[in-house]
Parts: sequence; structure tokens; C-alpha cells
Amino acid sequence: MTEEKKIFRDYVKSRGLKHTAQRDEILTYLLKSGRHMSPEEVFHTLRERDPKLGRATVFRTLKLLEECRLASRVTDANGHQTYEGSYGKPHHDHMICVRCGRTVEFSSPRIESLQARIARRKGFQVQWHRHEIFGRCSRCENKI
Amino acid sequence: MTEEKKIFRDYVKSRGLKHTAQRDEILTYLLKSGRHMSPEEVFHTLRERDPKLGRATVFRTLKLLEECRLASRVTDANGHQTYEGSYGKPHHDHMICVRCGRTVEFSSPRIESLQARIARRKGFQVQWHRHEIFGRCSRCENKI
DNA sequence: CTGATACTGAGACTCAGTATCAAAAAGAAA
DNA sequence: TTTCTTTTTGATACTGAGTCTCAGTATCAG
Repeated sequence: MTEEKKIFRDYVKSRGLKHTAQRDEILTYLLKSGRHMSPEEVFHTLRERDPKLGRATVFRTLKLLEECRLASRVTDANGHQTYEGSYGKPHHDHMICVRCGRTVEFSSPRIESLQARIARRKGFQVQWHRHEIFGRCSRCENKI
Repeated sequence: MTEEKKIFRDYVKSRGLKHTAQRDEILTYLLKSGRHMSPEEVFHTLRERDPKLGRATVFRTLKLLEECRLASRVTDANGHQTYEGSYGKPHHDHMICVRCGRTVEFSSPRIESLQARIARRKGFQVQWHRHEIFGRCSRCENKI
């Protein structure tokens, strides 16, 4: 059993929740894919294997995975929410290509610390942030 | 006639579009309010004066105002889109209180330039970005 | 004034996400 | 393994933001 799965089981147990086959499937699929995925995409793919899987379960589970920090939520170029497996990954933000949708991760301790300083100055307690840069990736630079 | 209205008329004309009473009302209202407003809020308020105003017109017009840089779009704490009049305002980002919804503007040339450098390094052509910090504002710091 | 064209509003539609609730599954304890 | 409580599930209906369509209407250049 992977590290992530153990964390998930522990989290679930510690909160008095229950471990289920559906939750396990969703976690497994998200981890395996290694990409950003929309709830809808997860739903449709897993539904092919298990035609009884419900939409709501997927949404609920992804939210749960976000809560226990195994997944993180990212807004894509069209304003929709997607999730990515985030265990062991340090915090990072995204550049999103408006043409092909490809995302490139970036992180900048210097931006983070400037951000923290600005917030402090305005009396703001930071809980989380979202820093998304939209534009064209190198591959799409000169295309229509 | 305000500067903004002139810009709007010119933009509309230059694109071969037409100036209408509805568009004017929506622009006027957005400018007067000076706040971030959801399309729905604009719609309901203006609808009271003009019961024939259509939802779609509001959405279309706000998008048009965004195109000609008279308004800018900001995601609120619940992930919904809002607009604010942005003419003459330099670019800025937002800190959003997750308790009361209040937004505080900030701008940091240093963050902007770090961002530009990172993008350049990854071969990314920046078109726009969104940097939103969520947390608690000073007034809500100690509340439930 | 007139005609070409853009715009409008009504309403149907889409799509992401949520609420509800009865039936099913989990898992602790016996 | 059986029982019992609690959580979870999936079907379904719903919500709310935003889009599409289209017939009728307004704008404005000539």
C-alpha cells in the first residue's frame, strides 16, 4: 500500500469516517494519472468500470482528498476546478496555456515572502492563495 | 460625459458595434458603485428600473466592458465572477476575506517582475494573471 | 428616411456542483 | 458471525451561473 493510501486511511479513521471502495478507486486514479483532472473527467472514466458510481461521490471524495492535503484544487483556463495529487509535492502555482490548456508549475519563495509581507502590512491573515498566470506556452507561441 | 463613457463609445464605434441605452446604464451603474459586483447583482438592481432588461444583456455587456478594459473581472471568495470599474486604475490584485467577503487591493511591482522573469524562463508569453490571497481581514481576525 | 446590421429580451438550455433521502456498506463490539 | 449504529452511496431533483437562439427592435451611416 502506498504512503498516500495509508495517510488517507488514517485520516478517514481519525475523523470517524469510513473507508470505502469508491474512495479508494478515486484516490488511486488521481494518483496514477499524475495530471490535473476535472471531477467530471474522473467521474466519466471510473464510471466505465463501475457503472453504478455516482457523480456526487466523486465530488465529495475529491473534496475530502483536498481536506487531508492529498489533492489540491486548481482553476483551469476556463475557470473550472480541477484536482491534482499533491502528496509530497511542495506548494506551487501554475502557468496555464490559453491555447492548449497545458499547465506549467512554478514556485517562487521570493514571491511567497513578498506576498506574506504585503498581507501582514494590511492586517491580513493568509489562509491560502492562488496565483495563476495565463498566456501561451512555448509550443503554442506562434500558432493561430 | 465622463472619460469612461467616451472611451466606451469610441470602442463600440471602432468595432462596428452599436451604442445602446442598456449598455450605457450598465456602465454607469458599475462606475457609480465603485465596488465589485456580480452580474446577478447588476441585473437585479437595474431590472427594478427597467423591468424589460434581460439577463443575457448584462452578461454580454460586462464582457464587452472587460474587453475594452473599462472593467475587470475578479473571482470572489466563493469562486464566482465579479466585475469592477477599472478605468485609470493601475493593475492590482486582491486579498479576499473568507469570512466577510471584503476585498483589499494590493499591487507589487516586485512580484510582477519576478513573475515576468519566471514566465520568460519557461518560454511562456504572459497574457494576464490572477493572484488572489484568501484569509481573514483585520476586522474578522478573532471572530468565529 | 431607409436599409443593413447589430442588439435586445424571453426563454430554453447547458453544465458544474449541491441537497435529499432511502437503501447499502462499514466496522466496532459482542 | 451476527448485530447494531453510523456513515456512505447513488438516484434524482434541484440550483445558479452563464450561454444560445431567434424573432422583433433599435441604431446609425448614407
